[in-house]
This record gives sequence, structure tokens and C-alpha cells, in this order.
Amino acid sequence: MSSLGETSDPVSPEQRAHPVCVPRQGQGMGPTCRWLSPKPWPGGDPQRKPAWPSGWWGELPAGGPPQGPASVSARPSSLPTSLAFLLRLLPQQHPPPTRPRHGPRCPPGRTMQCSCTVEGAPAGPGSPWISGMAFPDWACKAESSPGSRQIQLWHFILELLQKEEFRHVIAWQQGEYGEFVIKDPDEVARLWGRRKCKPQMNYDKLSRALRYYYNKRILHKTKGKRFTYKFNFSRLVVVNYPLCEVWAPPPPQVLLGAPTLLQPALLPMGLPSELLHSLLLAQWATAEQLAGHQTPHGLPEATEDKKGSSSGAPRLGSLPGPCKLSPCCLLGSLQDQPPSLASFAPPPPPPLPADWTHLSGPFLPPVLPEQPFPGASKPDTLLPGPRGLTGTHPFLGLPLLAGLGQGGGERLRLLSLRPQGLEVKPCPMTGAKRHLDPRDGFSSDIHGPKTGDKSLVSPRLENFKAVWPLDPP
DNA sequence: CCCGGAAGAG
DNA sequence: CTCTTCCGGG
Repeated sequence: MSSLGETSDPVSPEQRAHPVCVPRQGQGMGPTCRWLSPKPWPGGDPQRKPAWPSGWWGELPAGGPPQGPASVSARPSSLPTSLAFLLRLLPQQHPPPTRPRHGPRCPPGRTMQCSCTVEGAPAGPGSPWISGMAFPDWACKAESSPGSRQIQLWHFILELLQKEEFRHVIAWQQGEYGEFVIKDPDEVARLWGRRKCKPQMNYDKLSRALRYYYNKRILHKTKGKRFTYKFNFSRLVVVNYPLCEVWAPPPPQVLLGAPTLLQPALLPMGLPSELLHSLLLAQWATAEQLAGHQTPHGLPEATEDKKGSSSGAPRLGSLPGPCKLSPCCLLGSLQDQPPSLASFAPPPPPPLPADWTHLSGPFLPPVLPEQPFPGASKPDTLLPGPRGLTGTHPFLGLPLLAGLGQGGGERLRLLSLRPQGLEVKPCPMTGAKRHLDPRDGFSSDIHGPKTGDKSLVSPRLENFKAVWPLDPP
């Protein structure tokens, strides 16, 4: 039912408001994404706070980011690469466009630059990657900037995983978040090869590429299970996400009674709930992995730099240079944080705002009701939230969060991991300055929530809200 | 199947 | 840099 491979021809009005891939005139190159209209990210409140900066997605003017309150001076290619991807995975809002099913393969004579489709096949020029999805150019354009040239394998894998029609080829492993099984290695390899125009691709080669992800901690192998790998979502999602801090929504009564207790506004303005959900999942998955399963294989520090090369540092989104995203810089890698920062405290028990029932997670593996999360409280106590779901996946947010909600009264805190090379600038508001090791995501100190961390991490959350997108030099 | 070194392409 | 290709070894 998915429209994978299909491409949208006409841009719907809604689409028009979002960055889409448009063919570059005169060249059959990869698509270029830009804002077709300066509409703020849905959910953003243009009046008060900036939503996603308009320059966030599209091409920034050579002279610099677009002016305005919401510009992000980071290069477009850097941070949001994975974010872009995730956003692209959000449920479509438009009927799948109809379009020739069979897109171009590799153009004879020359390798295809960027097909911008999941399947490696069907991408007509100017077609969004996933129909209806925005596809920033720097996420697929080779010349965009380092770190975001062609489609990356993990990227591709996630795409496949997100598409139902490939469920027989590759699918999430139930019960283990981030874990997926390649059910048909040859087919996956074929698709990958097609995408990359490498007809000789096979699973052996593909798996070699996957193995390179081990050291980067993007993936690790699930030992003992054939063709089974597991994503480290903290890398894929959080690392590149300019999210400063996310607080679990308080119970309704808390919301009503003590508005100051939590700061939902800390969530990036206009952050699609699905993405937020993914973020939460990511954190959870990572925490669960590290704290619970403690994969023998890929403990962060153990890996790294065998050859002294720089490869060890994971930079999916490759954010070079100083972080211009301000507040997020405060929140560095968890691993090297004092426990206060590194704590991964479970959120308050389940009752969640109604909005959260809208969460859906096309991106991450669905949670089956039969398989509650470890530590999850009774599903009954959770908001079911089957309403308004667009996807075919069962809603997984609440059960997941429920699984986190073992420590009553505690918060879920998501910290943005600082990508390698990201400079931590002193926060103008707090004066905080940290030098963090960018290399790792989570480590052992994710457990052991400390007390008094609140003051440390969120000295002035309100300020964050105010400055988030801007960080005036 | 899985691992990771080595070399090389782009 | 991210694979792709090849390969010896477990």
C-alpha cells in the first residue's frame, strides 16, 4: 500500500509548503530540495516561537542562512541529515501520487547520482524520495557537503524497514528495538546495488558495509542470529538532533496543577510528534540496550580508533564546526557527562496528555501488544491512542513510555548528543561550558539517576525556549 | 555466516 | 569519508 517507488508528479498544496525535491533544471542530477514556500514547520507558532527554521531544510543562501528569527546558522548538511530522513518517514499526508512505476535505473553510461527512492528504482526526476515526503537535497546530493553525499546504507536500510512492501525482505525484529532481520539478504543486496548502481552488489559486500558501522556504533550485530543487526538509534536520531531536552509529559493533573514543573515547550517547536516519538524510542532503545542488555559486542569505549583514524567518531549527520544551535550544545554526550547530565531517568508513569496519543511510529519497529516492554506497566493503564493513526503500525508510543515509567515522579530526559567535532560553546544563559567527548553516545552512566540534576541540566529552560534556534555570535 | 584487513573508487 | 571489492580466517 505504500507508495514506495512511486513518485509524485504534481505537488500538492500541502506539499508545496514543505521542502521537496525538485529536479535541477538542466541537469539530470539529484534533486534539489528547497522550500517551495516559506511556511513554517507545522506545529510551529510563527508568532511566538520559531518553528523549524525555514533555512533548516532547504538550501541556504550562499551568503548565509536566511535572516529572521529562526535561522539556523549551521550548515544545512550537517545536523539534520538523519532528522531529515526521519521526517521523511513521517506519515504521508497526501494520497500517494500516481506515477510511472518503474523509475530509471542506472542511466546507461553513467552511474546514477541519486535516485531518491527507497527502492533504488523508481525515482522520476523531481520526485520526492518517498512520495509526499520532503527530501532535502543535502540528504542525497553528492555535492551538498561532506557527510551527506549519497544515500548511506543505514539510511537505505531504514527506508526499507519503513516500507511495508519490503517486510518480507527486511523487517524489524519484534521485541528488540532497533533490531532488524534481513530476511532476504540477496534481495536486500540487490536493492542496495540497484540503488547504488552496483549490479555486482551482494550480501557479502553489503554486510561488509554494515560491519563498518560497528565501529561507528550505528549498528551492531545481534550475535547468534543470522542476518540480524541492531541499530543504535541514539546515533541515528539523537546525535543529530538539535533537541535540547525533552521532558516526559507529566500526568494531566500535573499539567493542570503545576505548569512549571515540566517544560513541554522545550521540545523543538513544531517537532512532529512522530519524530518526537522516534526520539523517545531512540533513547529508550539505547538505554535499554546499554543498561539492560549491555551488548557484549559494542560497548562504546571498547571500539573506536583502532587505527588511530578518525573513523571511530560517529557522525551520521556530520556536523562540522562549532555548534551554532546554542542550547543544544549544552547537552553533550551523555557518556562524559556528569551523572546529572547523563541520567536517563524514567518518566512519570503513564498518564499522558491526549496529544501523545497521536504519536505513531512508522520509523521504528512496531510494538505488538503481545509483547509489552520490559518493565512496562499494564497496558490498560495507558492511553491506548488508536485514534487518528495514519499508519498501519500499531501505536507504540505509550507502551514504550510506559516501559520507561517505572520510577514515578522522575523524568525522561533526552539529551542531544554532540556529534564529533561539535564545539561546545558556553551558553550565554547559564555560562555553562563543557568539553565533552563527542565520540560516544551512551554509556554506563545512563543509569543511576542522580538527584539535583535538575538544576544542572535545566537551569533556565525557559531561556532555552527563547533562544533555541538562534545563537547570536 | 560472520569478521575485519587492505586497497581503491568516487 | 563511505562504501565496494576481495579475501583469508573463524
